[in-house]
Amino acid sequence: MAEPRYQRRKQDRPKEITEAAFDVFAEHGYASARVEEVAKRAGVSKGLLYLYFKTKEELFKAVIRSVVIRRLDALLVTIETTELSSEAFIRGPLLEFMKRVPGSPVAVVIRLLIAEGQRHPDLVDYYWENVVSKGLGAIARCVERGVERGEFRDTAVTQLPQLLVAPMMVSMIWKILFAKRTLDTDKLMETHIEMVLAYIKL
Amino acid sequence: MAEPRYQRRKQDRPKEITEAAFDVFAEHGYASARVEEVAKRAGVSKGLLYLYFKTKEELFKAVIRSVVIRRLDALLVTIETTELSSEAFIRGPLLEFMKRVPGSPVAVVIRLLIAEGQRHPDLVDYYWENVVSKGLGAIARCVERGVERGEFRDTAVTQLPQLLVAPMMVSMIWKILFAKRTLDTDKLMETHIEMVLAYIKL
DNA sequence: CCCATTACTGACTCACTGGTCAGTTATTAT
DNA sequence: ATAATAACTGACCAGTGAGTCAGTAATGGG
Repeated sequence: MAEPRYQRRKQDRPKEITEAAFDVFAEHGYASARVEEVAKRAGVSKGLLYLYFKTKEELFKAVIRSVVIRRLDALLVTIETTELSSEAFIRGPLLEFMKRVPGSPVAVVIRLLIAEGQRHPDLVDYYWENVVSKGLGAIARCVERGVERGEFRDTAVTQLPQLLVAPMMVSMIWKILFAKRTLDTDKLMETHIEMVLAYIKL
Repeated sequence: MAEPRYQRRKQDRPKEITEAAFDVFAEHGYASARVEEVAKRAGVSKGLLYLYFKTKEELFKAVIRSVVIRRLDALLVTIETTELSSEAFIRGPLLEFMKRVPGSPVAVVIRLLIAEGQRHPDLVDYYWENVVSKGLGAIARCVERGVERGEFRDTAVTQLPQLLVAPMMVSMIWKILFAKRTLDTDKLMETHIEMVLAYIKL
């Protein structure tokens, strides 16, 4: 009785393939990633992969989307439903969230987008609508609420979300490029938030 | 009298080739860039290109180096020799410099490094030593001088350089990815510097 | 048990590109 | 002028990898 050469597992394949693809793209970038290697790591033949994804590019897009999906949601919900003051929220959940990003799959996605974005505009649009715009919007609302409640000065600038997020971006890039040079990225973000709050508090 | 098919211009070739290569790498990234196209844009045959650069990778490194070389120097000299107070220096020349970066070739280089850095560690080291380390060091010295002179609090954090530079990084990435969504990057940096100064001034 | 269905395989094709090299032409020295 | 030199060309090669497809085998229904 020989073992069956394979099992048919239509339901699981897409996820298995995109997960393998994520690793391969993360290691090699888009252009240098080999579809054959993705197939191998997913434990699947190249032919089958092409049954689920029409082209390499479509696979790439699926990978990006799969990482993005619902990763922000927890934070967004918390922002909308929290009982905390805006200051406490920024100091607490928001800071915690930002600390986690540079070491998460999101960092890989952002790296891939920076590298390949120009040739995949629809992917950038997708990322914009589902991550950047939502995220910045939520932070903006949090700040506005702070102004309404009299926590913050109403001069609080419109670009505050981008400002708040800036050291997170630096931390991400630092980790990607200069992993071997130490930098206390958590402290960086803490200090920065301290500064911003001092600046906008009444 | 036919025109000569070509001129021998040994002196100029490397520069012509690296400039063409910069454009091509900027458009396509490393892996998707075609050496043939670089040659064509430089007005040169592929064979000649390979006389000046042994491999595509060496060409890439030459491009990165050619952009980096001496681009910081003007700023560094100014930092060391300026008569300005630290605050005035940060508000003036440093801010001006940072405003220019996101639209300059340096932004392209950083994009390429983020994309390809992992596979070219020596290039990252080179960039670290010649740009990042020097730049952050100079800013650090400027801040220290401010502390010595009694302009700034001496709690002025060690990560201040990275903090100062953060909105410049955000502006860069924004321009690369979201060119069509407007963002007043100059204002972003101005506000940020305002905040930082308010935080560290005595 | 047998047949229909379809998930799955992997050998193959073909376009493409990094890199080479034999030969050509501009330039310089004599 | 002529020969020697070296800058330069472009056709070519060999390796590679995206995408295909004819065939195989697992599964499920009758």
